[in-house]
Amino acid sequence: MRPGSSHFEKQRLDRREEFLTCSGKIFASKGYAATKISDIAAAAGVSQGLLYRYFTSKEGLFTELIRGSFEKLNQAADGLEKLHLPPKEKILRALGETIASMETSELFPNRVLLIAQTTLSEGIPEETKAIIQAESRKPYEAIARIMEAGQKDGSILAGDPTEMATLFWTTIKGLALHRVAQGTAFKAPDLKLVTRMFFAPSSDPPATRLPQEGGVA
Amino acid sequence: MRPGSSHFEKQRLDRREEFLTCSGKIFASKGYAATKISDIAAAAGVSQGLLYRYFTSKEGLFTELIRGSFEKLNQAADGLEKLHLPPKEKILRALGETIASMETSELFPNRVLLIAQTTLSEGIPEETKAIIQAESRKPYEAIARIMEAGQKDGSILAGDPTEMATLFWTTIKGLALHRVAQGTAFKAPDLKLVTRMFFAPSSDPPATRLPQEGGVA
DNA sequence: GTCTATATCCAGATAGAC
DNA sequence: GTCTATCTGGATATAGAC
Repeated sequence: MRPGSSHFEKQRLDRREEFLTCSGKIFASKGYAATKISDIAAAAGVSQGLLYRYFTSKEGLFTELIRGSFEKLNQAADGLEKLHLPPKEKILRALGETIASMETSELFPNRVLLIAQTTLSEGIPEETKAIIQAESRKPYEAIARIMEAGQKDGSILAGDPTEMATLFWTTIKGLALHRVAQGTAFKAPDLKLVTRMFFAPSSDPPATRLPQEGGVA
Repeated sequence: MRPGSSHFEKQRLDRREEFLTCSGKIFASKGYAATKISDIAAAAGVSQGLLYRYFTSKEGLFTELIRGSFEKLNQAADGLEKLHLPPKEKILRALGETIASMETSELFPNRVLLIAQTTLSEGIPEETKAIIQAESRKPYEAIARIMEAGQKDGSILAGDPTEMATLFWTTIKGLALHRVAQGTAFKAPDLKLVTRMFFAPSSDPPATRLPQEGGVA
């Protein structure tokens, strides 16, 4: 039986994924350096030695986690752009789902924070920095294009699209920070309060809340 | 000569302050755990052993830094509240100064980020957590009171004042995150884009940019 | 008052038992 | 396939020299 495609190989990959998810929560709140391999092992309910059977090192584990997080975030941004909706609705949906998902799950805020923390931290592996360098602009650019399209059809307020994309993401990052800090005590702000920054006040946003995994991600 | 009030004592305190400022930059970008005493020493241009003549431990140094940062932030929030200005002008000035200060200096974003990072991180000393527990709500409450006052006189848009204060701070935190990540490449967003979230669109905010140290802080 | 050298401890990583 | 025991490096903290 070839190892690359066997039934057992899939089990092994699932296990890896499980460890990665586990570690994501911890890395997001503690940061790379403060997170011990033993913390991850304890959260996953296994011995710390076992993790080295699945990952080459702490650095390798982290790099893989970051790579996967960016992939999912970029996919989400791509998917959003390709939706057959007017630009304003895209922004509205992205913000609405993101905010809604923050109350129910930590998954998305963890991912955003992980990326945010990693983007600024200098105490992280070199390989991770390279990934950031390559990937971190894409979500900004996707949102900027949507903003620009919305300005053309008049549904989104005037302003430099790049700056508005920055505001979009800094708002989400700020909220993610708040979410993780507050834990379950977090109460999401009203969507209307947030969207005022981008939309003309005349058009009242309808209650667009789709039940889905993790916001734009 | 009494040691508590001598001329030399002041010199020593200045030196401490210098070390604290130095360490603040590093702690803010790397986080507590990833920051080595030797990093701080190198940045200050002294040997690492010397720091232990000024602070009992890494933990003690950090705790003092956090305490001071909260003190300054709370003072700034208090000062803002006490200004003889209409509520809207207070918010406008706080945001304006903050955004302006971000372009010129890292001092304020570092302080905000330091607090933000510390608020969520679980990999920090116990004593620091206690300070956070006691102090972290004050800036939110101060802004919430200003928001409420502004709603009464009609200059600030309707919405739960607590949520609006949260948005105020999450916006600042998000921008601080962005600022530190971008470094000198950071370009502050136009003030008007941000204030749309809080103010009625009719009243055009005047260009209020006061030259001062560090934003609301 | 500051630096250099050293002790101690802890976390990452490995090896070997079951 | 997983766990326990161990090696090793590096960071905190101390002690002693100048």
